[in-house]
Amino acid sequence: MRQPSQLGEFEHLLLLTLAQLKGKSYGTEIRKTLKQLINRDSSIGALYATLERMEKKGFISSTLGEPTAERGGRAKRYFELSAEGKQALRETQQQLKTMWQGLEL
Amino acid sequence: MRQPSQLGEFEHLLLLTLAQLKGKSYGTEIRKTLKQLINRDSSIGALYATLERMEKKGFISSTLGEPTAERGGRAKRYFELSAEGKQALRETQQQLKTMWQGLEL
DNA sequence: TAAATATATTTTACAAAGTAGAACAAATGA
DNA sequence: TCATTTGTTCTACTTTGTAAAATATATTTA
Repeated sequence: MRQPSQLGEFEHLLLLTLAQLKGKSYGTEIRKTLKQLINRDSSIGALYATLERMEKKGFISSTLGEPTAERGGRAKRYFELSAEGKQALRETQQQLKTMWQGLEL
Repeated sequence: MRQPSQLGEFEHLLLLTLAQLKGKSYGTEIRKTLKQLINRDSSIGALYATLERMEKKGFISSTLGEPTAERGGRAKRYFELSAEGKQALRETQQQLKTMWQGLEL
């Protein structure tokens, strides 16, 4: 069985994106940020599916915002890192640090 | 579509293990090393399946050794990081470095 | 030398994560 | 009201991750 802190590749990147965005942020913004930071493309479907799975695991939480007064200003769903999510990031980071120890590639 | 350098979580760890082991190494040894380094358990099936997939992608290569003169000394299959595998590791590392930039968790 | 035992890999089957695109929802502007 | 815009949800499928059983092949021992 997979341990609770084990993050999939895309899960890992999304959590880091949320960390970078600090506070709350929503789908399109998250997607754009990931693209800007490391040029990683992601479909909207992939994004939400992964966010949903991580919410179920408790790594993030989401809240529905208010509609805004702009064209197409539909209510946004804001996502936020949870304490468990931060912990998972720290553990993953620590593991990778160990695995890289002494390597020169 | 997934880019060539994109590594799954377990793929990533296995490539790093091969890098740590330097030179050639075989299944059981790889498994033991991963356990020692970061206490990560993996079934033999998971290990070989992932190694095989990565060989197909060109991240590693494998060669069959000679049987050894010890009880149960069946011929071992040795795995080795390829140039493409090293490159994938470097790119992944660089991406994560960027994603972590400025974060304090 | 046949059976037991040890080391190692391969096969099989399934669960979880990753992915894309269409469908849907809800707002404003014309 | 209908076209347009921004945003989320649904659907279908591929790839990765996983465990356990089956198989292979060597030595030791009865």
